[in-house]
Amino acid sequence: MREAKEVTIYDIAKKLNISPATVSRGLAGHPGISKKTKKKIIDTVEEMGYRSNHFARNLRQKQTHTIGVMVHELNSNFITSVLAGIEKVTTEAGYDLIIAHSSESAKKEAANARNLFQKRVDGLIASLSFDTTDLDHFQPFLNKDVPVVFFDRVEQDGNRTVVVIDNAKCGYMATEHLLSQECKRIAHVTSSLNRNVYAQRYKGYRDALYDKGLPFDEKLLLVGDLSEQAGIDAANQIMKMKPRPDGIFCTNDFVAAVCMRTLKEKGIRIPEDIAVVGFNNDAIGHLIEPTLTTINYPGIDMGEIAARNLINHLKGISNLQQTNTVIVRSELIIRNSSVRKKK
Amino acid sequence: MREAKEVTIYDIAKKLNISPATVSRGLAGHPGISKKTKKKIIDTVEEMGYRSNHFARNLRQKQTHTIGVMVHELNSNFITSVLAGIEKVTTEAGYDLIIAHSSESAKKEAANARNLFQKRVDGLIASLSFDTTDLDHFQPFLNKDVPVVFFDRVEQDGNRTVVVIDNAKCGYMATEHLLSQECKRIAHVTSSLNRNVYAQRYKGYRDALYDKGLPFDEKLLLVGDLSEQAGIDAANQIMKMKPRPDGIFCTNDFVAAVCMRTLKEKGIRIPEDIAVVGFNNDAIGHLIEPTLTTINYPGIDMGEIAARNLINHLKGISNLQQTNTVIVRSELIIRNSSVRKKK
DNA sequence: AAGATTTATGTAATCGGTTGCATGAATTTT
DNA sequence: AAAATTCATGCAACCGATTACATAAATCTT
Repeated sequence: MREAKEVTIYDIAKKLNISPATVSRGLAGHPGISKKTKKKIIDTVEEMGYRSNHFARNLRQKQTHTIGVMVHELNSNFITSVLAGIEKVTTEAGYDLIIAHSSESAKKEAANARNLFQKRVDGLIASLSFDTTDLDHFQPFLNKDVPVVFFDRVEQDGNRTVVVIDNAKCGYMATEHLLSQECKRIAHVTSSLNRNVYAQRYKGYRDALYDKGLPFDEKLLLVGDLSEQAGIDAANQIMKMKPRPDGIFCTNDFVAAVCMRTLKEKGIRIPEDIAVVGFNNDAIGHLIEPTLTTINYPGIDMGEIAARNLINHLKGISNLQQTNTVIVRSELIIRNSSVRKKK
Repeated sequence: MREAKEVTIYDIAKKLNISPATVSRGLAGHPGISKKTKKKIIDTVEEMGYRSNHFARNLRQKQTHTIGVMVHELNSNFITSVLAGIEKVTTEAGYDLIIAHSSESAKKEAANARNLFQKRVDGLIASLSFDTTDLDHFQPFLNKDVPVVFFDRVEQDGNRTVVVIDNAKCGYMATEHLLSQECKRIAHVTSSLNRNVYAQRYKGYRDALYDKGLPFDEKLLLVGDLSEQAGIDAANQIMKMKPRPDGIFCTNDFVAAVCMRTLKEKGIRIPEDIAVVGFNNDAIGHLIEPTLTTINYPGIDMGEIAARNLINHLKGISNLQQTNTVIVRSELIIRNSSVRKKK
């Protein structure tokens, strides 16, 4: 058993006294190979424990049947849902996946891009890392006509295929909800406004304020990275503000949780003193106290849609040039961290 | 730019009027290629935008320079730390990674194994899924002498290379700590005792009880999967017990958090009425209230060690047959969910 | 300076499938 | 029954890098 030489189609061919070409065709389900021969081939393949050599195949066909996925992190509910969605669609279509994560570093993201390019993935699905500013590292793919679909964190220059939620609307909904709970001064804890998702949510926040006739106060905008420290810092800043805010719209559940914990330590009651809304609907949201109002981000759907678009393009069914932007539905989930009005 | 034909070493060779063999050697840093030629080659490679073809290389060399990683899930702190550790070591050594996750399903795990086998990874690092009972799907790797290192969830039949923590000791520490906080009836919320990690922790729990002269009560052992529902069920069962337990040792932070939330909803005070210890040191542990005492599981170290062992074996520096079991240090982190005695 | 050794490079086979073209046999058409 | 068509399979080139072996040039030895 051990140390066995690899079985090739030549071995199969020799055993059956037919040509390797026939074996190859038989295995590929080529029409015009007789049923009898086909059966003999398959039986012998089974018997000899043959496994096809991807490299020979890819070398000849110049296709890898592999799709690359680039994400910023793996440890959120949202991302793993997206991956599940992508996986479902690609597996059905007979494609393999290579998943690369950048740990939120633009440098690592560029390295991953080089690597996947080197591996010659047939297509790419990507969400940008936190500090990615330019998209140069995707240029090689475009130069070689390798299709790329972006999701979630994208660069919305209108020239690429992207799958997103309506972040502005979500920001609006979150803010509007806080306003409906009689919040008058709503802090916005978010991340770099260079990143589309945060810029859009911010826009929604401002629009909601505007529509209610409330002024926007720049001091209420707290920008940080998405670390635990960022949440603590935000809470400390909020404590120092006079008058103190009575609502927080935070664009990340984890940071919202850290923020809430820190505020509670300082004696703030949530939602009575400050109402809080997060974003993403991560598992953490209903384990903390009070449970966190948040925006549900349909990861599975986004993954499925991104993957389906890519694969349809690869199979020539549709063309990515035409479908520029897909917007996936999302919704506000109201829990205890924000409800101050009794019915 | 676009539609450009792929550049090969033949193109480079033609341009420089040398042979493809020289180009190949120059690129591989072969000694005995003059510095001048080497420089010319590298310059031309740069200029023409050559990228090497992995498939041709792998086909010829019968090596993929790729390591497969199989994990049960991606969404825990622990697993992402392990991945980070593996990544660090393998990248340094010039190996690529393919990460496959089984979503805790033995069936998917077997499919992943087939896939990675098909892809001919040079080595494998794996943690078993929840309901994996036999290791048949790893047999093909062993038959072909592809080295496999298991970590965390393993089958400890003494015949494989495994990287683990001392789960029994951790279970002992956790239980002992609860006992030191004057707990008299400690429930043990865990998962299938067929899985080594849970079996060992259970053993530690029982040993600690025994050493303190306390009886073991079978009714206090609550086995479930690791879902949210399992946590709720466990809490409900604990509420029904008479006399009610005054301590819980839960082998998973997430389930511990769910349990705590459910108990609190029913008016139980933690740690006064019931003290709780979790396992893993996930981020959630210091966001919930009270913060969770837990066992720190050094993911990065485990990943690094597993990867280093595998790579040393691949490079012929060491032999996996010899290093059977590596035990990584771990420790108890005491937070508020378990501290009842004031100093 | 002739022979021995080292250095730098070339030649050609090889890895294992895939596929355009060719061919002979079987079947259908007229 | 001869001609036309279809069917099943074979031949051989090809994908692009690697490498054992060969060879020519340069350097060293005595």
